[in-house]
Amino acid sequence: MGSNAVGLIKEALQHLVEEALQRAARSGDLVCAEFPPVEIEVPKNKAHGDFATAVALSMARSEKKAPRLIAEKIIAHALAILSAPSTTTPLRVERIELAGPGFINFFLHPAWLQDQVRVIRQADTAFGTSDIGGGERVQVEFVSANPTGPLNIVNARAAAVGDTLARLLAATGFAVEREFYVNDAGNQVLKLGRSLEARLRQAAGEDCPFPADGYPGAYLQDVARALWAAGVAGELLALPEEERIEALAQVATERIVAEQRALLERYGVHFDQWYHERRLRAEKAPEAVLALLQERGTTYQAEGAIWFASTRFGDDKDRVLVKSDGSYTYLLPDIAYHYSKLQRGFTKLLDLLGPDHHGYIARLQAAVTALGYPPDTLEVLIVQMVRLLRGGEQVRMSKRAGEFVTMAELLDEVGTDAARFFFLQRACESHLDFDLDLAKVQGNENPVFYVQYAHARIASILRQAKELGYNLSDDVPTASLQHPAELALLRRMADLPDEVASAALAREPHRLTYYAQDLAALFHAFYTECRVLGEEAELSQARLALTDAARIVLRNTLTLLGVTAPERM
RNA sequence: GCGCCUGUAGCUCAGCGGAUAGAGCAACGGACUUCUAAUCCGUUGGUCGCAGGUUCGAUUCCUGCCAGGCGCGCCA
Repeated sequence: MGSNAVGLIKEALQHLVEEALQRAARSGDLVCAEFPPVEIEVPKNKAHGDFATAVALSMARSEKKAPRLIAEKIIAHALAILSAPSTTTPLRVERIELAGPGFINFFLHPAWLQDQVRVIRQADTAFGTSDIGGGERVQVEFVSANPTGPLNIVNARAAAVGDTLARLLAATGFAVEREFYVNDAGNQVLKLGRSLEARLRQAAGEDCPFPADGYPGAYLQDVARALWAAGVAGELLALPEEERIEALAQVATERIVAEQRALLERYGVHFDQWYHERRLRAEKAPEAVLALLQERGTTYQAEGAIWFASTRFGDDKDRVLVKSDGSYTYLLPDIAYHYSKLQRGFTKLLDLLGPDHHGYIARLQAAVTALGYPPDTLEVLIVQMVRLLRGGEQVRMSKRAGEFVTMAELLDEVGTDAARFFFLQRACESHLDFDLDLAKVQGNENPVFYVQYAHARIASILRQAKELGYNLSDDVPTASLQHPAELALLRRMADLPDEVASAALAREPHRLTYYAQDLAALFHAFYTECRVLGEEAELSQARLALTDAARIVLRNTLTLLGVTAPERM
């Protein structure tokens, strides 16, 4: 049995049922005009077996028979297959039950679970990984905050979601790169330059008005002070107007981006690529992609502007690419940017965008299609808003006044582990309430502490086992693991490869936090029910090996979440 | 007006078309001479927003409505 036991068993049971269906058809027990897809599921209720299928229910209509009757036939043939001496299957089916309206429930010998201890300890850091991605090159672009100010709370959420999504994809065998797109060209950056100029002059004591459309946040005053301190401010201010604004804008964005990068690193998020719009413009990428779109006959002129006929590719409105005054809309460089991703060889592009960009999805996908790539090449995930709660009250964030809780402030207050875990507790398209008080609680009502505490408890047992002279070999007999708490824990541990794969493919990293809490709860229950050290030798050995395997599964899960797995708490 | 997200226990939320809808918190009641009680066990708690439709079967898919949040540009 390989390291994805659950997947393999599902597959084996599926083959078993399919074979049974074929035999039933041959023997005339069933008509089987068409074979329905056999889906093997894991019942929520333990009494319903280890695995189950509802295939008999879905056949009721075409068979014109009661589902229970159909299930009976399938079970009879499946049992015949299993008892045939020639059968070669990894399955050790203890019994098959007919239940409810026609469910077929499979009960397996616990050996497959007991065996997981060895499998997990052998795979170690690789447990949970798979190669279903086949090395496909995937790019995840996320955060991509404007270089005009500090990162905010939603950026922090996007960073957690994007990074864990990337970790999940890497764990499932995709070749993943993380990319941050820096919008360091265009109007907003010039506004930033003018804002910085005002702050520089103000810092020097000049009575300089602040631009009405500028960026009022205090962070620019910090930048201004730093530039005076570094002795470069005077030089910059002496430049001629256009050059000066341009240079100040560049200095400001570079500083801000550097701070963003440092903060994200502190948060455990490392981007492989920081792609600058400035570079895109310098390489004339917008012009090139415009020419390409024109060449492909997907543009037209109207009202003095150049339009992209995006409605031909599923958008609900055509979009302007070049305004009547000859300047570009933001869409054109954005298309150029996505074209650059495609030219760099990525075959799957994942963009995490804010809710204010949802209107962008259709036009970007239209552009990718117009450029000749499959429509599903670009997938966009919308990361919804975050409300901060303190003392049960919403913390108001006003961007206009330049007062908003920044990502840095959040990390200072609750730390990386709690922040990442909390952000990953909700589906990214759901609005999220972040309870600052709860995130700081050092107790079981705080889920991140609950999970980490399980890991610390495990580490404590393993430490003491070592002190007591327990020697844990690589292959410990585990047939003595029979207690319901042991088997329930093992069952959930065995799920990790499936959980990782399905979370990656569904782009739903939040599933992992639920898995982590489940796992922790099952370990705590095991800890309460079963003593590890000081039992009869073989049992203690088996439980110690189980504890070690639980450590691996918990640690691997926390690693995917980007949350630390503490040895002590 | 149009579009997007959300509506499930007192609160915050899970729930690949399947069986008696789950978890955490909160509330209440229990469990420490034993590996961390930062834990565990139990109890209470539901018209799955409303109404139709598809289906053998719908919290899940479709349509309409209601409610809350967000957005709409030849801005970025």
